[in-house]
Amino acid sequence: MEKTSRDPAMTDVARLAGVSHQTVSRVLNNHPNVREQTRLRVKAAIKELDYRPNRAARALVTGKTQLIGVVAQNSTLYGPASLLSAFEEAAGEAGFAVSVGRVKVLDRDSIAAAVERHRDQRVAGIVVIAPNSSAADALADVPAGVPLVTVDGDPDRPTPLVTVDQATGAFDATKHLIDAGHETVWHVSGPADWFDAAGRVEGWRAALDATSAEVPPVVAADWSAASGYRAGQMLARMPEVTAVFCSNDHLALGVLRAMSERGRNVPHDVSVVGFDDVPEAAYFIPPLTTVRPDFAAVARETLGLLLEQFSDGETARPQRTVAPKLVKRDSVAPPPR
Amino acid sequence: MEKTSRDPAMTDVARLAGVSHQTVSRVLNNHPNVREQTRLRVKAAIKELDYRPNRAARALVTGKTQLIGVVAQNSTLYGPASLLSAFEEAAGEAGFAVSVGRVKVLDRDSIAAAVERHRDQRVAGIVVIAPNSSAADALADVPAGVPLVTVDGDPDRPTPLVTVDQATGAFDATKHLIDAGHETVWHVSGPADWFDAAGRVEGWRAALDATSAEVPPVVAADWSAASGYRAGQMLARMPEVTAVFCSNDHLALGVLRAMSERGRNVPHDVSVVGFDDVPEAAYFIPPLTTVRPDFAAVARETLGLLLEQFSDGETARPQRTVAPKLVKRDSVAPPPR
DNA sequence: CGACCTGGTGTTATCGCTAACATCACCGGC
DNA sequence: GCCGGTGATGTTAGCGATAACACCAGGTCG
Repeated sequence: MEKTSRDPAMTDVARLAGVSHQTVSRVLNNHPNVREQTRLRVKAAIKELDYRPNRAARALVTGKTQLIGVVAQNSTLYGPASLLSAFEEAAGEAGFAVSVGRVKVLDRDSIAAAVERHRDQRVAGIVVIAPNSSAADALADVPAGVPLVTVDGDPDRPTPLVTVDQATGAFDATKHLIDAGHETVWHVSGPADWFDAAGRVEGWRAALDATSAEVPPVVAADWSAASGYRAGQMLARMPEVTAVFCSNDHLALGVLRAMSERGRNVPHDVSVVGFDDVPEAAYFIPPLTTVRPDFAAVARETLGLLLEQFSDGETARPQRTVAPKLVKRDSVAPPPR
Repeated sequence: MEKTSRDPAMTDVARLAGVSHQTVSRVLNNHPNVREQTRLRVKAAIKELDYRPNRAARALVTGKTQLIGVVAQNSTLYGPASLLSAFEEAAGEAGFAVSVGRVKVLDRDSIAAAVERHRDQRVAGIVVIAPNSSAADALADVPAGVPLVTVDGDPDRPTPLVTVDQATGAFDATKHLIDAGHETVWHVSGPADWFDAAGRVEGWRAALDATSAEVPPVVAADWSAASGYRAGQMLARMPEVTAVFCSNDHLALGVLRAMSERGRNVPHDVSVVGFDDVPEAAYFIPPLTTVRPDFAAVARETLGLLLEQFSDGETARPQRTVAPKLVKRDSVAPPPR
């Protein structure tokens, strides 16, 4: 009969290698003062026993874990999902485990609760994907002392933050439409309390101002194709609308459908630009010109900012932005004459 | 000057409440033999000190963590992303933290490495989102003893598994097209080594067989809109094609675009059905009839299966399937005469 | 009425690791 | 040739919980 003995511990390795457990610890932590020959013996013993250090024990004595907590909304919105995925990968490569706390709605209480759960786990740091103002408000409750980085949060708060440079992306998109010959560009925006949406409005407006184009009223929507469709139905009826910049690709999709239904051809009658570059954007009808954020870069910056806080405690310049890139496809053309 | 003293420990609470640390432990773990009055005193002390138990210490002595490891691919495919999100929420509600290990490609080595990382963390159980055969193969390497549940994995393996009932969903979708009057239904499938894709092919074929319809060759694609577009370009040229069932919504999107470019109207010339019900499917041109899986239910079943393994060790009937639902919109019509 | 249970509590050992200090052999310099 | 430094290793003391057992008061029961 085979006995289900407990996992091997450091002392087991030590016994097999003929050294003290402390020497094993030194080998594991790459301390310099270990003879090469001893190191090899210990490593062999580790391999033979398939020993793996007990993180709980290590965490107990050092007071630190190798866990990063992420708070994110329970949604499959392309942007946040991509970001999360990219961050998990980056953190994993750096040797950190990532614990994700999902939140149904981005309100103060839910976020505070998720942060508390992470603190209970004694995470080394927390990343909050806080793309709207209620989420950002919740961060005021987070006690200092826990390294914290906000992604897509409030640019006006001095806390460590990484964002996509929304304004620049929106500026480029709008400029591209103006350069194509349009007199002005309409804008279908995301929810007003999302910083991403606000930044895109800002960039759009800046581009119009720069060329002294008239600034039409913002058409407010949420992020859904449904709301884009409703906005599109309205815009399709207005003959003077020849160019629309949408705050994300799904809104653009809704606009495309509305235009199609009303017999307004994209791009010949109306040009449309989106934001996000979702994988299927190239297969919209017509293929969508859009702005692609670099989520992997955002993830890297986020991790970097967190690691800096682990070591330094403070970071000189705690805000980073990542420039997005305009991807030209077939949904933009000169205005009809 | 304020001193950054260490976090309060159980003994601090005990001292404040005038009891032994063991009594504090009993209160925390809801042991019955504690006087009500004592329990209240302890709880007050806990609150006053903002004490939170040290999970590392607990894990050290009990040998168990409250962590569930998930292995998932680093992709934003709608299905896996939704599943992951739903699972994180369900696990969180049940008091478990979820550590996500992302993997770039679903090959044997990567998955084995991710599983090892989770075992290093001594997770209580592991969930592998293993939708293709190479991922499933990798699970053979996982040593017994770690509770493991596979999601979207190989139905022919006897390991604990939860899946969407692909075959039934595909059957319903195909049947719906036949009932609309189509003589047969073409199929654009996902990658052949994905179980989801295989199950959908199977259901599609079963529905055709059931009505003695001719079974056209499968048009193989991957999950992308791009490949759906290529498949669609081919199908659009064949006048006998009047109905297409696509293995997911993005493939359907590509097909819709190809049809549109070739001047074949959907649904009047060709009917199209997808699978997944991505949020924007209702805003495709035309709104897409599709099959909606219940990811939340899959997540619940997955967690349930895992919890059963924690307690029982074994589970009688370790495979669960969740039935999807056909969502009818405007991409299906009777065939042209 | 003493043996025995039982509910409430305290005491001690222990989990597996790291930090700090102790030890010891060996080296070079005066 | 003794002293102090240094490199390699061992010894000991916790980290903060739970588990197991000890203890004690008070009630039950033969």
